[in-house]
Amino acid sequence: MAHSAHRDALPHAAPAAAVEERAPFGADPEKRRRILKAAVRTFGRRGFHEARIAEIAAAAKVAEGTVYLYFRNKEDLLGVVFDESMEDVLEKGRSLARSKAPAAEQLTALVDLHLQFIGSDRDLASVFQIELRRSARLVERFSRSKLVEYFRLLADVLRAGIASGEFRRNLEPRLAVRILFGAADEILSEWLLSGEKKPIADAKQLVGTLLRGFAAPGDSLKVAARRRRKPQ
Amino acid sequence: MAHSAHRDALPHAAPAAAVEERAPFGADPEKRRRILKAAVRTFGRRGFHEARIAEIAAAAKVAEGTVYLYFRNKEDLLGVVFDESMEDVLEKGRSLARSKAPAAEQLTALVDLHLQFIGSDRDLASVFQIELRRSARLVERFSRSKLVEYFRLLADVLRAGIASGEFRRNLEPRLAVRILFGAADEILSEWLLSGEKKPIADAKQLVGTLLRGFAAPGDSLKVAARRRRKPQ
Amino acid sequence: MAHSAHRDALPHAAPAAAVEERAPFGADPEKRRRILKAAVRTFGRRGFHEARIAEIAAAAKVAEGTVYLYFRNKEDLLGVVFDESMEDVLEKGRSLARSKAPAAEQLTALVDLHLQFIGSDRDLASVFQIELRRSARLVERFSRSKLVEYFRLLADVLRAGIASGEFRRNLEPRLAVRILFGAADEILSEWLLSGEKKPIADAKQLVGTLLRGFAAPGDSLKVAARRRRKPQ
Amino acid sequence: MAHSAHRDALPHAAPAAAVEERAPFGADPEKRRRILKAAVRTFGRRGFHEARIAEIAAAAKVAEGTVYLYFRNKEDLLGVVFDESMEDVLEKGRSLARSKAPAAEQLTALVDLHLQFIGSDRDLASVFQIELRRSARLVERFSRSKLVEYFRLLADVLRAGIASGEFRRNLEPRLAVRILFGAADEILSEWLLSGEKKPIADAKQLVGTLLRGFAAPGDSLKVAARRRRKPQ
DNA sequence: CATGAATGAGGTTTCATTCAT
DNA sequence: TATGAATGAAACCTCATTCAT
Repeated sequence: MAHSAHRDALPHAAPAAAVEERAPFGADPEKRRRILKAAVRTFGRRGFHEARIAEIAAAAKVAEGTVYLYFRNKEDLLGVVFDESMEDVLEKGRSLARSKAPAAEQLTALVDLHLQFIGSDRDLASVFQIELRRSARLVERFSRSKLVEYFRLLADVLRAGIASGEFRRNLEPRLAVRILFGAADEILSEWLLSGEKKPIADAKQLVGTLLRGFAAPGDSLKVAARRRRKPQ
Repeated sequence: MAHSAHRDALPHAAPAAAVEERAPFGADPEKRRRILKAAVRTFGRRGFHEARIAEIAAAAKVAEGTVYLYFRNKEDLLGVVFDESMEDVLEKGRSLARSKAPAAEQLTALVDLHLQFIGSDRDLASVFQIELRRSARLVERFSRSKLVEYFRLLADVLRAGIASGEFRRNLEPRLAVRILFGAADEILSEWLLSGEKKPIADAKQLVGTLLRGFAAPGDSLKVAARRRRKPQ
Repeated sequence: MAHSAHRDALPHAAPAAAVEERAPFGADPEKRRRILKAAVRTFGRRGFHEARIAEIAAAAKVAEGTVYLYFRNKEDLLGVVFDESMEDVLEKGRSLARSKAPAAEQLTALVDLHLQFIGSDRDLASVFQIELRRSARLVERFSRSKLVEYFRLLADVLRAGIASGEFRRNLEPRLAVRILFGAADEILSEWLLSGEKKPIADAKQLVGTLLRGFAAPGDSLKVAARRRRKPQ
Repeated sequence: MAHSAHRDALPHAAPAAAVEERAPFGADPEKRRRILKAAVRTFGRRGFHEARIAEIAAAAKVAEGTVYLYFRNKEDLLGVVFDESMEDVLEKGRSLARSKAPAAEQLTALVDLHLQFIGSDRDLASVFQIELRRSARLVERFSRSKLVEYFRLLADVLRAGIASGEFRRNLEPRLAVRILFGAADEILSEWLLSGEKKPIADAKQLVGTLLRGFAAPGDSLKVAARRRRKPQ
């Protein structure tokens, strides 16, 4: 999951439509899928810039021109990969967030979703962790709403947990969202780049650590509090 | 601080040598600085791919060819920006880590260094948070060792904190490092892309939250622990 | 009427056959007409190169493939526009030339035909005055014979006028044909490109001026004649 | 000489500057000339659309990129050919028009300039008679002012001739200009496309015919006049 | 050391045309 | 006969890099 996607005041025409690929009437959905799959593979392995449309087309066993029947251009292809993947993830995320489970469990489930989604496919991971961060314009156009919705899911769970007394009263949900996302994102990047078989931690470990905190019980916070009063 | 973009099996030349710019004997260090500064500005505003060597040269008031007297190529220029910035940061980081202050304070200081460094210059932030994540080869060659050292600084502080009883015995330092770095990184990305004046949290807030944890005192962990035993 | 664009030694297939569109037996003549009309409109407004077959097909309310049932290719479509328009014009021109009217009147009528034909429709004018001059191969194949016949009509009238004593004995018919055609053509181009409502002269004015000549009675010719004897 | 170039209300930014090629400081004028010459040759023989920049570059013995150092793009290259050729012609035309010779002689000299200029080089002729008429935009940008000035030279001579009594009082100069230009233009097109060695007429013959008129002395005008009164 | 003119590789995208239905 | 999805060829131009001065 790309994290970028902010930049408040860029005008964008038809947000949804702009994202939509150019699908000919009666389009062959199987062909479309083949192209998307080939794109993930190729973008993931070669990187967006090094990926050649000719290569994607060949991998999808279609002519080069056919790619442009289904997608506006190369960037659009990347955008659609993001968009549809995110939609799948969000679909699952929404239903997880609808469950009545304790907040901690919901958080774990959402983070697990994140880690599983990216962590299950190195090519896709490469697209999400590397390629998608390249282009502000791209991110602007494609990832805004989907990612924001994912953040909102996390924030809602956090707020519910605070309200139910499961989480600290003075926990700042927006900051906590960034911590959760940033930590998971970093774990995935590390996994991707290290070449290890599995990420350094799973959702339970990560969320567990975040809930419990780093400090030894009854200790660090007081120290920190004490120090804070002293001038630098 | 960018970290990403290693691809599994990219061959990379002699890391140290590759990092070294082509500095003619007696090169004008002032000119070199001007070029680097122009590069940060240009990469930051235009992005690496859109940045033109001609533009950087013009901004630095040197001829295009001169850039190549000081730097191997465009990618090298980006790499040197990273490398020298990181070296500055590491220098400070090392001295912070040498202090005898409590671990929590050291952590806060290191995170503060991270946030201040990136958060003080949008152009530089853009280079670190966006441009540097683009090129597998680049990061492979340039960022590995410096970034690893930064991670080691964090890890050392964490281990010291665990040893001193300041942090939980069962805290996993490698995971904690990723959490710290990932959260700070995400906060910076959010700040960069949102266009807000300041990041949503400073080092104290971030580290405070991480040390204390999300869960309400005496609550969530038990809940989480209990649930964990039940099959899904 | 376009005339140009022959290149010296272009091989050209069977001129007649090449001109013939691929008309399937029982083809719908109404559909054919719609396509031709759409072609004039589109070629005229967009230019040949910018005109898209898809656009012409859409304007004619047929499928793209259907265009190729009636016409060999895009160039053929342009050629047929020329050819059939010229045939209409020639039909009228032949009957004008068969009349027993004085040569001056016949000339005027023919020039009027030229000006009215092109001057009545800016799209058609654009095709004839601009687009048709573009393609050597095209004009080579399509326009030669029709245009030559038009020139012959003019030449016949001129010769008849000379024979009848209406025109100067030493008038060179071939030159006069080119003058008549070139002047009318230029007037039409000027009209087309100027955006004016009407051409700067009608057939009567043009032919009148050409018949009468520029020189003041009894003057310039002597001057010109005198000068001519001197060596350069 | 292209005849088109009208269209009143198209906005164009810096008319002169837009025409100007991109000349690097210290540009090699010899190289520039070689490229222009190669362009005339290639455009003339292949046509603008079929001409490949690679071909022009090879003919000029420069790298492809070098073409773009001297000229903005392919169209600009064509425009500069027109512009500089016209400037040469205009230079001569202006001095011819400054002479105190009789109007008929001046006209002949100007038409001769036109015929000699285009008629001396089939490649150049092809560019002027065919390629330059293709693109309204091109003509719009490049030929407007130069061609208009040429027309003005002709018009000035005509007006002077009328004033001096050399030409008919009621001669319409604007129409006469178009006749002169159109006739010469047509003669050149015919020559170009026919493959004949020389144009069908030289300036003296053409201007002589136009001054004297087609009609037999004392005849045709009366006839025409008489007929004109009768209803069609 | 510095210059900047010259080089030339490289790839997306369009769109005329085809052909299976 | 009609369709329109699929094809795939084709070339301009940019710009990082070099090298003669």
